[in-house]
Amino acid sequence: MKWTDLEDNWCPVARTLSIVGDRWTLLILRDCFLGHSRFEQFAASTGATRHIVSARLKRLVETGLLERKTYSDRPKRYEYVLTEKGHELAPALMTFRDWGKRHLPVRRRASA
Amino acid sequence: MKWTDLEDNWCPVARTLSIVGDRWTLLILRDCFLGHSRFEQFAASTGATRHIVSARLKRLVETGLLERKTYSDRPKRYEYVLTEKGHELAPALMTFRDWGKRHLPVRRRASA
DNA sequence: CTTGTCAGTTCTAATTTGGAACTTCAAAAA
DNA sequence: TTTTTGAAGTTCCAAATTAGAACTGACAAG
Repeated sequence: MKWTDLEDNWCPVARTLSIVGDRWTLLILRDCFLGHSRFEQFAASTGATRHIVSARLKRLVETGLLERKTYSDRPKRYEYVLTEKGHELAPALMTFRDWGKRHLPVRRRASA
Repeated sequence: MKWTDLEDNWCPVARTLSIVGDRWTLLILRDCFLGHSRFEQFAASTGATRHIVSARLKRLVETGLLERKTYSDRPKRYEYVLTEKGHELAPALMTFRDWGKRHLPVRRRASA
């Protein structure tokens, strides 16, 4: 079965994951919660390629988790901000944050 | 940047996602929370190919979210059960469940 | 008129995913 | 005894996605 078929799944978890359950999407949402809102920020902060950032933002806007707003008319510039719907995923991100802190401590390289 | 490089990221959310943030992994964990524990169940229930199920279970065991237990010696058969560590992700799945119920209602085909 | 910024798009190569067939071990059925 | 069935994978190939870099378009600044 294809991943995209999950959007019609009987299970609400599956349907949610059909939007946010692929690589990079939740990381971009994390950026939004950190206050980032611009294309270049997402690309730099997450490490995803511009190609991916572009595709993910498009989908997040289509599905109503983000809103694309013009913040400059000349030249045309856009920013992406969380909608209420997107905001409601915050508890999941917090769970991941706490879990990561507890179970995946950073191990730094053996350099000074 | 490659997805797998996230495991060393400064951000705990990113580190967590480096384990559970790819396609199918969270869906397999959902199955575990539903009480499923066997390879065939995961494949049938999630819709992921056996190939994927195999790879995901391997990683979830390596990272300590699941434990692989023998439930039959002849023939050799295994089952996968959540560890305490894996169990601690439950709140995230519940957020996804509630969010999906609220924002992604099932639309059924126009048949009777 | 050259350089720089931002928000993308485009291109190619490498990696992952989707789908189906095949393997192994052993119990159960014929 | 031979054949079928069930469970847990593995293997193979084609299709789709991702990684990385270069390129575009609209302007602003120097």
